[in-house]
Amino acid sequence: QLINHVPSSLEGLMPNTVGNSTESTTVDGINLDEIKEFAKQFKIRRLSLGLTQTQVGQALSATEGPAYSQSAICRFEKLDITPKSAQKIKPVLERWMLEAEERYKNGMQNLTEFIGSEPSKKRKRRTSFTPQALELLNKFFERNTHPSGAEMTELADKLNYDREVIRVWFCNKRQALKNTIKKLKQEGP
Amino acid sequence: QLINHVPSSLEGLMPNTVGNSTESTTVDGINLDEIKEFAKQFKIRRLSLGLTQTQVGQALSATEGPAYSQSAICRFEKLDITPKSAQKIKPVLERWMLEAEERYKNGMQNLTEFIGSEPSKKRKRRTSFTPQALELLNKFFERNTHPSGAEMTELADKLNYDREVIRVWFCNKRQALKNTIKKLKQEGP
DNA sequence: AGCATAAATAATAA
DNA sequence: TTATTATTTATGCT
Repeated sequence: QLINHVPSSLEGLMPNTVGNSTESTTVDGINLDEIKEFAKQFKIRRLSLGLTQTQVGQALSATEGPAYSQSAICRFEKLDITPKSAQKIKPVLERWMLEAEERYKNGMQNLTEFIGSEPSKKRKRRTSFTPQALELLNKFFERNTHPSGAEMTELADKLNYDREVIRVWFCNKRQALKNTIKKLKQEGP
Repeated sequence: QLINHVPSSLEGLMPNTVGNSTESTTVDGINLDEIKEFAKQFKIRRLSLGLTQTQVGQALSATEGPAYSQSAICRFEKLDITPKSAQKIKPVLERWMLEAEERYKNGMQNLTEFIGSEPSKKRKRRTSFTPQALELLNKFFERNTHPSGAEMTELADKLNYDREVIRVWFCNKRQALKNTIKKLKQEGP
């Protein structure tokens, strides 16, 4: 039912495999090849403008016409959607991208204006945790890897860090734990 | 000293601002504009192939010639490096990218082969010094930041580390001292 | 199709 | 450079 069967993130950018039969290029009167090509180019054009999926999604919400979330952009680029959906989104993205590129030519100012409310959001400085903070966080993590919202707020207050910073710390910590486990499994039989 | 002053991740992809004077396009006989343009295009070419900075770094380690880490690729793309460094890395990346694109044309198989081969050149494991060793090294460093060859050999033997490891430790330590002094001077008058 | 968040990737402190 | 934090992308659930 979905256009692309293989969920690899690279697939969309890779040359078409030889085995593609020409039978399936149209479904319900929709030209799939054309959509595939557009999706591939859309991603490259987006990256050329230095935009993230999130930014495109937010910009679409800010302008007139249908709004789409980051997830929707992601799914469109990967064509992890039905032909009918793709057909519906394509003209919206096409129109939007043309205007974005137009503004880009006239300088970054124009583009960032178009993109939206918080365009040049500067990356947050990397936090460095004190050994004392890390000790407490690690101790908590050993007992509970998924603290509740209230618990995170409490930790943030007690340690005097931003709550968001604490949240991200737990995200990353869980990932690190996962990786460790994966490695151990690879070594074992 | 670094090529790009603004650390925003988008900066490298944005059109040059109007205010750029033409005076600063060359430094030490190095054409900065050319490097800036190359870095910008390199990122787009990398993304068009669907490659990550990590993959490029690993692939470079696997092939002949100089090896660079993901961080090095990141810094090159952002031009968060000196003109001299950029000048040195540029031809390596250029040559590598041309081959990657060539293989891409011949199908994904060829590209993944090029990317994925196991690194032949294994990097030396990072040494971890015992607290006791560090104490002795630091004590020595306080008196003399440039030990003679004989002194280094003696230290290496006494602490049971590779002589090269000791030599590098002093290099890094001097570097760290330099940075500390620079920072203190900036803070003061 | 959006929300929440896991996974992947980029950026940066050490 | 490596280790770790921050951001972006992808996906399970509804």
